[in-house]
Amino acid sequence: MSEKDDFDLQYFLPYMLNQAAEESSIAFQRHYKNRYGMLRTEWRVLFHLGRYGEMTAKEIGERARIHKTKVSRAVQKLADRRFLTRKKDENDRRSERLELTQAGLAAYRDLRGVAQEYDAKLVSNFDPEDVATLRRLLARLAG
Amino acid sequence: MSEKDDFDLQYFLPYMLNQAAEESSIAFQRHYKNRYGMLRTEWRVLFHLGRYGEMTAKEIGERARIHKTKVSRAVQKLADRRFLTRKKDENDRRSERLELTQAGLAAYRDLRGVAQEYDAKLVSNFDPEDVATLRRLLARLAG
DNA sequence: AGGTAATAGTTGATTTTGTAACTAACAACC
DNA sequence: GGTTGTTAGTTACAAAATCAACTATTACCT
Repeated sequence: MSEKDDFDLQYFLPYMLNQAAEESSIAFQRHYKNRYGMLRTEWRVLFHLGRYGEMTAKEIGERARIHKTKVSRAVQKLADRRFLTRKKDENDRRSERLELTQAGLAAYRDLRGVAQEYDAKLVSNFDPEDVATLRRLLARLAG
Repeated sequence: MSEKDDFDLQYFLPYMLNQAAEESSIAFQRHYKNRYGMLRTEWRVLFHLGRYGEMTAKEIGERARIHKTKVSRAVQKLADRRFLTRKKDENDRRSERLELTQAGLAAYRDLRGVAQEYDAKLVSNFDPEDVATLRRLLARLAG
C-alpha cells in the first residue's frame, strides 16, 4: 500500500464480535449437538421455554430475534423429538402455546447447567469489573 | 418453574456475543451487499487483501479463521467480478498469489471508509475506557 | 355484516454453508 | 527414483438459512 492505512480489521467491532461469538460458541455447541442432536436455533427455543415458561413461537422469535421460519422449523423438530407440545390458543386460534415436556425440561436443565459452567469458565481469567463492563456494552450493542 | 432458576439467557456470554455481533453487522452488511453484491466472506477476503496486501487463500483462511472451502468460493466470486487476480506461486505451484485489481482496491477503500465511520458510530455513546476494555476482552475471547 | 388488511405460522424454491472426497503439487524417506 | 504422506485448493453432495408465497384466523373499518 502506498497510502496510510491504519484501519485494522482486528479492531473493527462487528468483526471482533463475530470472531468472539464464533469462538465462544464452538465448545458449547458440542453439548446440544452431540447430546441432543439439536441445532443452535433449537437450543435457543428450548432455552426460552425452559427459562421463561410456556409461550408462542412469535414471542420466542421476538425475544431472541429469530426469524419466524427458523422458529417454526425448530419447533417442529423439538416437537418431533417430544421435547415440547403445542396446543392451539383458544383465544387466538392462529397461534399455539408451546410448552416443554418432561424430556424437554430435563434437557433444558442439563444444558442450563453446562451453560452456567461454561460461562463461568469463559470469564474466569478476566477481572470481574471488566466482565461487568463487557456484558453491559454487549447488552447495549444487542439493542 | 417450581425451582430456582436465576440463569438468564440474556447474560450467557455466547448468546450475548451472538446477538451483539448480528445486530452490529446488519447496518454495515448493507453496504457490501447492495453496493458490491458481496457476501460477508467475500468482504473479509477483500479486506484482508486490501489491508495486508497480496497473499494466498490459505493465509487468508488462517488469519480470519475461515474454512478453506468458504475462502475458495469467495475468491472465485471476487475473481469473476474482477476484484482480484490469481497467479500461480512459482515456488509452490499448488498455491496462488491473490492480489486486488484497481476495482478491488477501490471497493476496499470505499468499504474501509464506511467501516471506520460505522465503528466510530457504534461506540460513540460509550465511555472510551469501556470501549478499550471491550476490545481487549473480545480479542482474548476470539482466541 | 361484508370487505380489506393484518397476523401466526407453514411450505417451497433458491442460496449459502458444511462435510467429504477429490486433484495436483510437493516433501520425505528409504 | 519410487513409495508414502502432506498440503493448497476445488468440487460434489447434504444440511441449513433465506426469501417469497401461501393458509387460516383475527382485526379493522365503513
